[in-house]
Order: sequence, then structure tokens, then C-alpha cells
Amino acid sequence: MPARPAPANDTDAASRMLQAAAGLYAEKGIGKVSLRELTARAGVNLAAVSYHFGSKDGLAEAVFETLSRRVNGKRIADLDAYLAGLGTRRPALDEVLSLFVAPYLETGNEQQGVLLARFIVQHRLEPSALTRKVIRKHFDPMAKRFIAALALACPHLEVRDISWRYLFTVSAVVLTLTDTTKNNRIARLSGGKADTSRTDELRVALLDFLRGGIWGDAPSANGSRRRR
Amino acid sequence: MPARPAPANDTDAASRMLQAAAGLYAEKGIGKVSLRELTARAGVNLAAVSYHFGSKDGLAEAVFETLSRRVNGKRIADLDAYLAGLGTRRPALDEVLSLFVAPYLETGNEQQGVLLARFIVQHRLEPSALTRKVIRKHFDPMAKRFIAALALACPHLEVRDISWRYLFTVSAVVLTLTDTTKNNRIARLSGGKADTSRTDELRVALLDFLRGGIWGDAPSANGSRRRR
DNA sequence: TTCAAAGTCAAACGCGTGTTTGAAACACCT
DNA sequence: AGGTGTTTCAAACACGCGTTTGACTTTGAA
Repeated sequence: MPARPAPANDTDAASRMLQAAAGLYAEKGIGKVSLRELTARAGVNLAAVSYHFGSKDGLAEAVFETLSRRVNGKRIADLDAYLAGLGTRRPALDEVLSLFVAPYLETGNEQQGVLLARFIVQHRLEPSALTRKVIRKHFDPMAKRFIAALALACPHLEVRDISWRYLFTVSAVVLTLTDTTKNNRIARLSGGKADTSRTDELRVALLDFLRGGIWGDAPSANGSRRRR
Repeated sequence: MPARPAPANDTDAASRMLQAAAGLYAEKGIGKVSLRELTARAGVNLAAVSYHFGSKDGLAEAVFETLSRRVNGKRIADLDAYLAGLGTRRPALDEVLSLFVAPYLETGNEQQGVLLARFIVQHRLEPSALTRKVIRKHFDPMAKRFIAALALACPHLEVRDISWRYLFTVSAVVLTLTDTTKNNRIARLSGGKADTSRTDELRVALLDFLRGGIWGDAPSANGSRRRR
């Protein structure tokens, strides 16, 4: 059990491993990174993982704990600030959605968005003790805050509807972000007219879709669902 | 190289393996099934996989080839029938969406929906030669048909918008379906008010969301996006 | 300078995996 | 009944993985 010095700089072995892990997770997927590959990239001995983090899972937990705490802490803080600035006025759906989507689309920090998305998708596909722990601790509270904010922004909807639509929103965002490689599916299907790797375009398209989906005012088959 | 007899019944070793594979893929995830576990459930010797399917990947390919061909063939056929019955009238967005979503939500065949969803999500998270092949062969053509149909149903939208929204739609559907276990996330977040395991409820909520998202007529932040 | 703690390193261990082997059992036609 | 091609089976193989070991090097305070 090592005594971790509090201020670790970037040339630290542990920091290099964390960086290498984050990079490889984002590039290849969380489950497809071997310790030999990881330590090679970090320029560190194989045994260093066990020494500094206890195990492979310990390293992964450190990566996602850090990431989740930072990202969701900022999301909650930004949401609070926005709501506080409103006074008694109703929050705008667009603004709430923008705040939610922000960490996935932050320009200049694409790796963070992809990593975050991969983590969520991984948890949905093959939940593990690790992902469950991080989700419950860092994502569930944030989700509840945003569901509450969405309810304020959409007074015509019940909490049940909001919950469903929040879930669909998350799904659309994270799965889209896991396909940002060249020749991604949308580029292929649209003949290049749309492309996940053009982030600005993606943001606009995504917000258009989510706004409509959450607000929920479109003509239905029997025309009975008009409410506003 | 075995000579596969054309009519294979359910007590066939190969059929039993296919069934066991499909079941285990749906239950545990595609990447988490070992051949020893699979052959044990199928009541078959370990070497039978190599003998009948060449390799582990060969078995997986057989599973998803069959599933994808059947499901997407039916989707295309149903869409064609619907469009043909319309004559020159404009297709209804709700109907097109229902046809698209159908194989994921077919009652009495839940395993199919989950398996399908898992396959798509797996491909997005960690694409492999296998998933790429099946996607290009069986899903891309179907997707293009539905995008075209959606364009007919939504004449106010450009193909680019439709492509984006189709992608978001797929994302919302498949990722939602990978979390249908007890104590799923939406049940936890909504305090039980919504629950992925109640299929009828899920269908309604999903179609409400998708209709609104695709049609895209909701008040935006600056109020400028009103078009119909 | 000394010495114990912290960190690094090459090597090996144990385990589960997909795959292969070669013999045995079976099926089916002549 | 004989014989050929198909299918099953237990056993072993080769490999990559996460982890552990024990010796070596570095660090930093007394």
C-alpha cells in the first residue's frame, strides 16, 4: 500500500498511467485494453499498476471516479447557477439541455466526451461492480437534478414522461458519441451530408432532436396529442 | 468441413448451439460468453463449435446473420406493403416509426429485441470485422429505406436532418433496450413511475419521444425555429 | 554517511481462453 | 455384414491475461 503524495505532477508514474488509461479507453474501448499495452504507452513497468492502484480495476476506478466527479460536479454547479439566476422565471428547455450535453461536446476536449460516452454505454451493455458504483455515486444525483430542471422547463409534462425522455436523451447522446470515427455510420447513410465528426453540426442536430422529443408536441397518428 | 443437411430440426447439435448462443448473448452480453459455458448449456461437446461453425466467431456470425436477415427482411417488406397501400398519400410518421421499432418491442419475443439491441450497441462500442460485415449487409440497406420513408413522412425536413434524427432514433431505442433488467435505471430515477420492463408503457413513451424529436417542431430558445 | 522506506524492474506464476488432436461412436448405403 | 463418411468425445495445446515475487535502485530524513 503506497503513500500517495498529494501533489502529483504529469511526469508522475501514476499520472502517466491514468493518462494512458484514459486515452486507450477512449480509443479502443474500456474492455479491450491490456495492462501490457497500457504500461507500454505510459512508459512504466507492468507491475506498477498493481503497486500504485492495487489492480487493473483499481486503475479503471480511479480514472472514472476522477472524470465523473469533475464532469458531474460542474454540470450540477452550472445548472444551479442558471436556475438561481432565473429567480421565479421558468427555465428554458434549450438551456437545460445545453448544460446537460455540454461535457460530451466540449470543443478542445473531445476525448472527455468520448470517454464519458463509452463509460455509460459500457455500463448499459455489461454493467460491472465498478460501473454500478460510479453511476450510483456520480451520475444518479446529477440525473435527478436535471430531471427536476426539465420538469420546471416543461410544465405540461408529468414526472413520468420527463423520466422516460431523460433516459432517451442520454441514450441518443452517448451512443452517437461512440461513433465519431472516420466513415461513421451517419456519414455512410447520409452520403456525407451529415457527419458525427463535425461537432458543431452534431450539437445543432442533437439539440433540435432532443428539444422536439422532450417537449413532445408533434402531430400523432390520431391527432389527439396536441397539448401546449 | 461438414455437409450441413438443409432441414435442421431443434434437436440438432448445431441448432442447439445457435439457440444457446442467442440466449446467452442476450442475457450476459455478446463478449462475455465462453465456449465452455455455451456448449454446456447446449449439451454439446466443446469441440462441436469448431466442427460445425469453424470457430467461435463463425458461430456468432451465424447467429447474427440469421437474426439480421429475418428481422430486417420483415421490416423492409412491411414498410413496402405500407407504402404501396398508400398510393400517392403521404405516409404517417407514426406508422413508419412503429414499423421500425416493431422488432425491438415484439411481445412474446423479448429475447429478439434485446439481442438485436445488444448487437447494435456492441457494434457501436467495439466494432469488429463481424459486426461491420453484418451491419453493412443487413442494416444499412434497411436504414436507407426507412430514411427515405421518413423523408416522405416529413416533407418539411431535409435529408440531412432526417439522417441525423434516424441515427438518434436508433440510439435511443437500442440503448434503452439494453437495460430491461429489474431495478433498471429509469425505474431507479423515476421512483418506479417509469420502468423499462413494462413493454407497453415503453412503446408509448418511446413513440411519443421519437415523434416529437423527428418532426422537430418545438419552441427553441430564440423562438425562430417554428416551421410546419 | 547510514539506513529504512518507497519505487522500479525482469521474470515467472496460475488461470481461463479458443482451438486442435486422434481415437471412438454413430449413421447410412451397398 | 461391411465399409465409408460424419459426428462426438476427452484430453491436451498454445497463448494472452492479471497478478505476484524477490532482488535491485532510488529517495530522503536522521
